[in-house]
Amino acid sequence: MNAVATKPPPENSLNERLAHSGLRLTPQRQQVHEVLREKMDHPTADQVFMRAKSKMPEISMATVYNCLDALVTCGMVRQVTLDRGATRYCPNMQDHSHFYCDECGSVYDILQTISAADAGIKLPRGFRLKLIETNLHGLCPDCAAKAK
Amino acid sequence: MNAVATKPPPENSLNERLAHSGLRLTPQRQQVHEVLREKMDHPTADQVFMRAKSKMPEISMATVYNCLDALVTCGMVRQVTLDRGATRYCPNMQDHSHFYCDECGSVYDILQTISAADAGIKLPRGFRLKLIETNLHGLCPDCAAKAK
DNA sequence: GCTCAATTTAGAATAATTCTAAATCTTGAC
DNA sequence: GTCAAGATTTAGAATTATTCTAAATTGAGC
Repeated sequence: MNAVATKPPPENSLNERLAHSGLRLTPQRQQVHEVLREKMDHPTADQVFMRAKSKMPEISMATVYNCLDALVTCGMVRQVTLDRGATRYCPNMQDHSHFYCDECGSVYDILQTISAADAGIKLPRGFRLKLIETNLHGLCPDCAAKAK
Repeated sequence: MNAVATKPPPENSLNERLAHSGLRLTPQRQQVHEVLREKMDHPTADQVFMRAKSKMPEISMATVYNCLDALVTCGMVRQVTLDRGATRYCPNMQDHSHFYCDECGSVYDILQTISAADAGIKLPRGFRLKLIETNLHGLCPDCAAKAK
């Protein structure tokens, strides 16, 4: 019998992770996930909608929210809320924090994280911790220079 | 000449802090600040509006937002954004973090903080850091028990 | 092929926040 | 004290962000 190429992993982890949360892999969810990975600039739901729409014109806003929620639920995407105004989405699940410029609203990934300091936090009995989010606020280099 | 009682410190630090940011102390700003300190349950702008309105019926929503912004700007209040949905406000400026229950949306103050780990974070050249915000996400004791 | 539940869709509805323009207040210069 | 200039407040309209609804579509398991 000839050796048969093993079936290429079909979008492996995304499918698995969705399934693990009792969710299905759909073309829309796949598309939204791709959009996020393509340009990791912390887009808002609306930006994701526009980008996804350019590839998949029939997709609707409600679906984008549904997909984002599904991806967040199954741990493929992080929600980032830094200020009033639209929530942003980040497909980088590695430990990292976000720097938010209070002046111009830009967001930067900061690869170091202090959630290693995890150990330092003692929650009262009964709390179940899932995620530590660290947001740095201040001025980005441009705005800091102007503020002089 | 008789000794005259020295004028009692007039809302000292609030006034000073506002002034330091080029802002004036107004009855509305004072009221909003009082509302926040009276019940530190991380109210939304809308809740602050309702509470302030009960003491000062003519106050408007726009003013509440203005006052909250002023208080945040001068460092008397922290904005807390934990999820989609309304921003919350916290008049406790001591180092502390917030625990957010992803299930029921309740918020708890966690007095320990890891921002002492401040030292651990090295920002690229040019960034000016003002504040480290630590948000803990997970399940509160009630929801954790139910999730069993 | 059929059934059931999950998902998507468009659009309406709601919620949160910002904007606008006019009225009011405060401060500093005279 | 009086006035002008600028800051603040106000109501309500406008905008933005998100959620809801009900009908149509899809896909998995039988």
